[in-house]
Amino acid sequence: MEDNELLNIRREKISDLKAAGIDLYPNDIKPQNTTAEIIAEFGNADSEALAKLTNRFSIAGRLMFVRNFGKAAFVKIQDYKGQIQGYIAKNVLSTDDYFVFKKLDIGDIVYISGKLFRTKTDELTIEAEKLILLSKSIRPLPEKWHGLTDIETRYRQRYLDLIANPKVKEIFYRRSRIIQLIRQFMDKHDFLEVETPMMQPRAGGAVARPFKTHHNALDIDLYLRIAPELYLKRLVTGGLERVYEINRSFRNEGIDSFHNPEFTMMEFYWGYADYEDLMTYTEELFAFMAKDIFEGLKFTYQGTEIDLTPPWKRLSVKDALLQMAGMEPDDLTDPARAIAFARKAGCDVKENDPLGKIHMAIFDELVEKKLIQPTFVTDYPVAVSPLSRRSNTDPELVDRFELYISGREIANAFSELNDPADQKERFLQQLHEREAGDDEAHEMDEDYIRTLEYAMPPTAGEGIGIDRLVMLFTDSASIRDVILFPLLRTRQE
RNA sequence: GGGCUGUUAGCUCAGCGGUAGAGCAGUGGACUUUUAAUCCAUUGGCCGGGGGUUCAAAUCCCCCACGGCCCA
Repeated sequence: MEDNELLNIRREKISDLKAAGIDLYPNDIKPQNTTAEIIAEFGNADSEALAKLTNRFSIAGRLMFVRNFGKAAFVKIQDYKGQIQGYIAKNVLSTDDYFVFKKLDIGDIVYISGKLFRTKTDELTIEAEKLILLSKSIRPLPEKWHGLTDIETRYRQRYLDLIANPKVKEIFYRRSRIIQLIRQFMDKHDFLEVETPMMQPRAGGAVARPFKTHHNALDIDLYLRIAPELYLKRLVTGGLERVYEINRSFRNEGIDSFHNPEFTMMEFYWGYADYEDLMTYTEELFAFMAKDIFEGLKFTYQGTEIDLTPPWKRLSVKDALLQMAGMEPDDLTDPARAIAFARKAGCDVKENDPLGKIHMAIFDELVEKKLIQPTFVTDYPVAVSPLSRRSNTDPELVDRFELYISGREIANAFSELNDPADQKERFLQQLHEREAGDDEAHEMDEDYIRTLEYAMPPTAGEGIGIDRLVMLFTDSASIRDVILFPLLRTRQE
């Protein structure tokens, strides 16, 4: 047991309470009200109105403040969605309850019930006629004024962060609201929510390094999915023409302000739609969410105003490179010049890389961060899009877009490649690149090709990074601020 | 992986070669309408871990652990 003075003092209080026959952890006490409810109903009621109330109110929550005045005290109790003040007077409480009160510590979970009134300074307050300890804390909470600011402790002990920093709760309430709104929107458009495997024999549907695991009974290696894409398209082939999934994917990559190894994506597939339809649909979806959350289409992210008013700017990859990366037309088409330009820009490209791959390396390096207002980047090279349908006008391009907001990729969408012969060729090309040293290249997936051989309707699909979306809508600088338990290195105790 | 930076009381932070500090919280006392309540008194430390340099290290150097920011 930890030898700490503060802990020992609290252990003594526990002994005193036990000696007096007090149950430290009762579970048969049910509060009849919440602080949010009481504030919503009586937040504006004046003293006379409150005095006329004959009913009693009861709440339970964490004791956050105590201001003691000898024979009376003010306390603050915090529950699920708010705080309310309690007034503790020695001559109102029973002797037993007052004894318990004197043994309370900040951080304890308590129940009080009594009448509502307003103090001299006009604060809505419950005058406690009954006080019950519901759960005794032994460890002291972070300080009331500065709260908890140590970033590491905030993530490792998120519960302390949630107790001490009210804004953190707000972020996660909003995260939940955003996901709720997406579901509403998808349901309204007749999409079916599904769940597909997270453990897959082959990690496909994206270009990334997977986590590997093993199933003992079957004695097979499995991979944590890097995307649900290929399974969702199997469902479209099966006749579930509008499906979506909101769930975790896993990528075995570095960690920074925009990447957590496990992250949440929404992917949806829409039969008989194309990527142009998805651009409009995405604009509508974002407007739907923003209207609920911001009551408008404009919001501020990290000091910059973002305007979601449609239609959003559309820009081809090539135009972006010409306009925003400073490339000349010859730099785009001449492989030697493209490689030289890329290297000068600091990109790590190989001599035999396809031209499209070099274009995207330059795009990532020089253009991406400049796309602040919502922008659909279109006309992606086929070399970096093994699952997208070729453009009817240029077979080297695909019908795909990525959505950029505030310099970050938020969504990726395309008309799906449903020609099994072409899909096989694309996989073979990816294999070729894998052999050339790209260990992120897509693997051959014969079973998926077989799926396409049964004919998949013309379909468009999109993936939206939920964590990044929540970052935008909560003005959060780090992905770790919108994930309750971000991955950290384990600490040996 | 590289550069910079942080780790001191429960929390928030000072101290940067010469006896370990403050505010808050805690403890004891006064106080029945406070809003970071106030007043008096007071407890609390392996200065992240290990190794050096020095008469002397929280402070300087090296290694390690765990974070943060930037870059790849």
